[in-house]
Amino acid sequence: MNITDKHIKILEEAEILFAKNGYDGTTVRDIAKAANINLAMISYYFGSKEKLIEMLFKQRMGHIKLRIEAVVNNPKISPFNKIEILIDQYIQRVFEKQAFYKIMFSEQIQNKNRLILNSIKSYKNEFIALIDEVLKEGQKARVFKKNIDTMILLTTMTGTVMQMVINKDAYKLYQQMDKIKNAEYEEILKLKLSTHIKDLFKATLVYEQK
Amino acid sequence: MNITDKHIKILEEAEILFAKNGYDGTTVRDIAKAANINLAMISYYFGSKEKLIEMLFKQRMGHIKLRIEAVVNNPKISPFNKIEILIDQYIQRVFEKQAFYKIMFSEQIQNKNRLILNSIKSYKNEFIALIDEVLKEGQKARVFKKNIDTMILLTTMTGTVMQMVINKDAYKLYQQMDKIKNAEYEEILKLKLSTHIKDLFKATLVYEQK
DNA sequence: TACTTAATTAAACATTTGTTTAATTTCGTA
DNA sequence: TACGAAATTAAACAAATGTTTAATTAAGTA
Repeated sequence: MNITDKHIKILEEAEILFAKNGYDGTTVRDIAKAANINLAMISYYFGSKEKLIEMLFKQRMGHIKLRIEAVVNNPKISPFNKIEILIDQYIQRVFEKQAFYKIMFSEQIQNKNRLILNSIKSYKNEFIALIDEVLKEGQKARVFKKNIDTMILLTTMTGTVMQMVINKDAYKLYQQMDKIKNAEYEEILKLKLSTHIKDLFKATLVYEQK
Repeated sequence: MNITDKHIKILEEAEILFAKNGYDGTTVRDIAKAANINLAMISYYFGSKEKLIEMLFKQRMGHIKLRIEAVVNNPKISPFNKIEILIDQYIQRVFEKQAFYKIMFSEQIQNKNRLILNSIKSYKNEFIALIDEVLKEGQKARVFKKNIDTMILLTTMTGTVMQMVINKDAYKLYQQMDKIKNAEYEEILKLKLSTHIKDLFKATLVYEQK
């Protein structure tokens, strides 16, 4: 099947609605209306509502994988820098694709659609393998500690960022930044998260300087 | 309205179903079937499906608040220990009430029901105020650093724990603990999270020993 | 016991849901 | 231009949804 502009438009609108209302909370009619097309076109294009969300995952996951690989396969970057770049990239990506990451999270909680779960699983495994590789480099160079639990570290990163995305309005208030424009605030937030998570990683990974 | 055993039974079953299938993914008929009562009883008891989930929040939130306050208002515990106890308590609670915390998370993502969101918000604010108080004690005693961002620290804790709960099956495989019984595995996992998060907090809170 | 209130039931209700149908329009191309 | 395939439409479909109704049963009380 050829993917046309109309496919993309539908996927985009569906993504926003799924993030906002959940999969079950979004009707095919909602999507059709948002994408400004006839209701029947969604079945015509994607076959079903479920196939639509699966297509959404296939699309978005593909893009994400490419971006990660580009960093890790770059021999010019040092292990330590790779970690930092991967953290920044991750934060950037989640903020850029907030809607999609919300859907991802909901799907993981619901633990239902095998196809989607496998897609998320393979994404995570790839991520872990990548970090493991970088860590090994760093351990060989005696920059990183031995016996590091990669997954718990990643869990901290993804969990913190996701929680912050969900909670960012409350955090804005807490930081008394109510008056700052949202776009600007998000930049500050990303920076804040970046330093914070890097600090956490450093504390876990690097030998203490005594 | 008097809360009877039947109310409790319905709330318990609804909690499990909401966590598994989401609010929209759970039908009133599902709940009635699980609680082994007639469909009409749910409207009769709670008024509506929405009022039911609101009642669920009211119930569960009440319990949680009591438990937190018990720790913080105890003058016998040192600030540092209070932080550690609050971390352990939080982990314990999330694992014990996984279903409810999943619902909480989904509700925050959906960002829809004002009543529920406010309930979560006030819970969080209480948590922050508590930790802030403990931190101040610790800063006065020169055990903790100045200028600590309480909320980002809490975000790390809640995010990490939640992410782990969602991801625990994958982590079990990653740790090659497939053969361990689930109850036992959860104990190990809680301990692991406890040390991990305490380490992170220490790195952020405590002056480095040089 | 007799009577009132509360609890419980099966059936019905009006909407909403995802999907399909059959008719119509649009578009590429021979 | 004329033809056939693809795209688009409004309407219809059956199934599922939250809620209500009206009838029946159980429980409490004077």
